[in-house]
Amino acid sequence: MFSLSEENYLKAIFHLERAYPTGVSTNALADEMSTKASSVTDMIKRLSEKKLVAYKKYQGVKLSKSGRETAVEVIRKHRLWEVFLVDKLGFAWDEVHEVAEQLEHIKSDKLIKELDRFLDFPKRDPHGDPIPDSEGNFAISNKVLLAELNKGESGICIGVKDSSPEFLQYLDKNNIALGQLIVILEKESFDQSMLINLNGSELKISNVISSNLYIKTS
Amino acid sequence: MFSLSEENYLKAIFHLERAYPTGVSTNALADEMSTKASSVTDMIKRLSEKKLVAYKKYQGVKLSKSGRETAVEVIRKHRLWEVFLVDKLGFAWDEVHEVAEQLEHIKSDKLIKELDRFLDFPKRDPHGDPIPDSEGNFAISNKVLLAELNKGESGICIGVKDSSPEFLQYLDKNNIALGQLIVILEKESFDQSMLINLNGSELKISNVISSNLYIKTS
DNA sequence: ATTTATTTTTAGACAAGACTAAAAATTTTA
DNA sequence: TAAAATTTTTAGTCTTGTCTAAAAATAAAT
Repeated sequence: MFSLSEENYLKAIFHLERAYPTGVSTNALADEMSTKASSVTDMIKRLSEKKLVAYKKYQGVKLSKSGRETAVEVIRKHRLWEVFLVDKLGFAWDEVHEVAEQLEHIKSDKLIKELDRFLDFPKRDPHGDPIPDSEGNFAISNKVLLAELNKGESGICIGVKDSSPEFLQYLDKNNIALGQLIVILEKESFDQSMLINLNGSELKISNVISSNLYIKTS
Repeated sequence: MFSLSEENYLKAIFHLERAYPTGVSTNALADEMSTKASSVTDMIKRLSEKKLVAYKKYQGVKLSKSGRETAVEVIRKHRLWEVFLVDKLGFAWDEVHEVAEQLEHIKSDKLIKELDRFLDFPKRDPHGDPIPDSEGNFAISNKVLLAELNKGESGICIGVKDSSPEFLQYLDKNNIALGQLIVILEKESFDQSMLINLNGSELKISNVISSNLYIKTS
């Protein structure tokens, strides 16, 4: 059984490994955890002694098999709780993160098994991120950023890159929701802004927006 | 906002105040918290500095107004989560305590407000204990121990004093459940054992059992 | 290939919360 | 009421997780 801090570090390393496949740097981790590099070094040493990460001085850190399993389990719990908060308790999708950050550390195999069943084995959380199953397998999908598509292409909105309340509220205001079909009507080559079709209505969006929306192309 | 340890101490003091109305002793608290008297003294000093308890050396400890409010809020959360686990996730009433001990420390006003609504504002937890409302008011009831009743008297089972899995499983095995009418057919003056009527069937129970069952007399 | 800048680690300190051992206060017993 | 037993507090230490300041290693720049 691991501490709350250990679990949070493992989760952060997991998320950063995509951007740093050769090893997550101390500073990147300090930044992600909003702490100091020296604190990170301390914690990495502890995680390394527990065989949760592979660590060589000045070389960054990588998750071990058991470290990755633990991280994925925490992410599974986080996303299941987010579904609970939105589907059952009526939270908006920009209100769930902080609470799920706490709930993800509750320890009970039965709890998470029964919660999963109660929610009818959801595959994605309210932001469109895939929920690992009890074996730790992620649903993979050919998702791309909306910004990578061109005029005439289309796809289903399946997630957000930035999940800040500000961005999520912008999406709500403009009726952009998960599951929605987006068709690119125009793409301005100068600033990459787009004119898109959403359920019949048209919307002009900047590159900042399209760079934070994940799309599943058919 | 208080730490997990602080909340647990406040809760323990609250529960012990009924048995020690003049002040909860350091040893009683150490026993309840499964810790050492010296650790209790340390913590009491911290709680006292934060004005959560009134404390005089060698005189035991009492909750202040804000300390009692915090304790009641934690108890409210604990009992609401127990209802959730039993009613929504299918836990048995002897499986909920450990998980609720963790869930009771999640901090989110909206969460507990929406959970309460989702559960349809329950008044009692699965063990029959009253759930404080959002103002901290307990439903009071004229509950007595079954052992205090005599031949011919009757009442509704509304709670247990001992909530160990062993006792709860004994009750399940003998079909004694919350809400059930219990009529005392015989009471043996020698050992206080009883013959009771439960929904038509008769059952012989010892004083150990009757001393751990709460009854609401009409 | 040195100097400069950046990143990372070490060293030492701190707070929370717990522990052991011993001292002080209180209560009980004779 | 003095001795014995119990309860409670103090003193000092430990672990976890954090910090600052300084040293060491690596990377970048002249």
